[in-house]
Amino acid sequence: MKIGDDMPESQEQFKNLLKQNGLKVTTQRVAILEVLNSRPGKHLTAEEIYDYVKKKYPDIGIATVYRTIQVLSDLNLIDKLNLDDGYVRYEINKGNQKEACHHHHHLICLDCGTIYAFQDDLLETLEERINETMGFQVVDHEVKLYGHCKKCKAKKSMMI
Amino acid sequence: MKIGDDMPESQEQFKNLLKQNGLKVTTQRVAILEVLNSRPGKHLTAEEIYDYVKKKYPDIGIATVYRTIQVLSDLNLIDKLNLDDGYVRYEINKGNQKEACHHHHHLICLDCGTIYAFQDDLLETLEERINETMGFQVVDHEVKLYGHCKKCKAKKSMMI
DNA sequence: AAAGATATTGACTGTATTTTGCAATATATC
DNA sequence: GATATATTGCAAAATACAGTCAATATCTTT
Repeated sequence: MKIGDDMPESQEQFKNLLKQNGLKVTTQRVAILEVLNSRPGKHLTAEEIYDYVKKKYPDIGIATVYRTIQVLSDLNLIDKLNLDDGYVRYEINKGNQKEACHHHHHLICLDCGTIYAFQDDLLETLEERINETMGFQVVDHEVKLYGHCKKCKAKKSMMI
Repeated sequence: MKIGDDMPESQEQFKNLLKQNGLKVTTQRVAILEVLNSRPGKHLTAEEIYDYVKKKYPDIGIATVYRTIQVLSDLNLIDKLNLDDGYVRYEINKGNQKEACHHHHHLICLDCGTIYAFQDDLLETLEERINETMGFQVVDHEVKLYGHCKKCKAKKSMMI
């Protein structure tokens, strides 16, 4: 077992989570979670997940992938990201928080398409302010910032 | 002409904008922009825009609506909003800014579905910080905050 | 460990939004 | 007003995703 490999314990947690919710532990569900879990920070489409899982379980159907994504999303194990490219993307939610503390902050480079994640507490300040001024209680958010990343800016300046 | 009715001049601007980009001024395009322009803050789906325009121009096709939306979006006259409810929504971009100052901030009530818009300069602070720490230059953003609005919170407390 | 109850799967079909090909038509230019 | 070209409207296709249902795998109970 490699050092830092937290799969077995998180897999156990996953199995328990399924059972606690009256859901069955199937090889397909475990396989799909593994695909997502082994690619933290990656934003996979249903089709991409399907392709990866197929390598191990060629008989799996795409419908199962969609259904499992729904299950994983309901259990808050994965986060949804919509980049408006016609695909909904998913990534593992390592935090495994219950509620009120999701952090999907994404920097999307308009030049190379790279997606950077970032953490920030400024949003919390903003959310508090919204609660105070408008009486709106924020429980989740999706923040997408579009722009030009460091690398692409460097490339551009070299081209001049 | 009603006071405060800025349609004629913005319509002229629109026509010029089309011409400047080698596009033709058609009744359909003007009609679709009018629908969006007369409903600021509303988040209309393509189907809804289609229905409104149809009242004046019953012969218009849905394909034209989709194509015009694309044109208007390219010209930065309208903003896209995806609420993950299966529809992509559009609203007029009154600012008509060139770049680097779009403001799509939306509060989405998970209970009643109402969408509230808000303006905030805290995002700008955040964006500056991102630029300084990560070298990522933000030029646009989409911020969606999900939660419970004042009205729905009041209703809930009454039900207890 | 075997059997029964039930959730889940996979193939297929269905749904709904959005896109595209093309002939007809409207717009801008001379 | 005639010509060139962009645009429209219709129909059909493409696409992501959801629903149906018999077959199958999983969990529980003996």
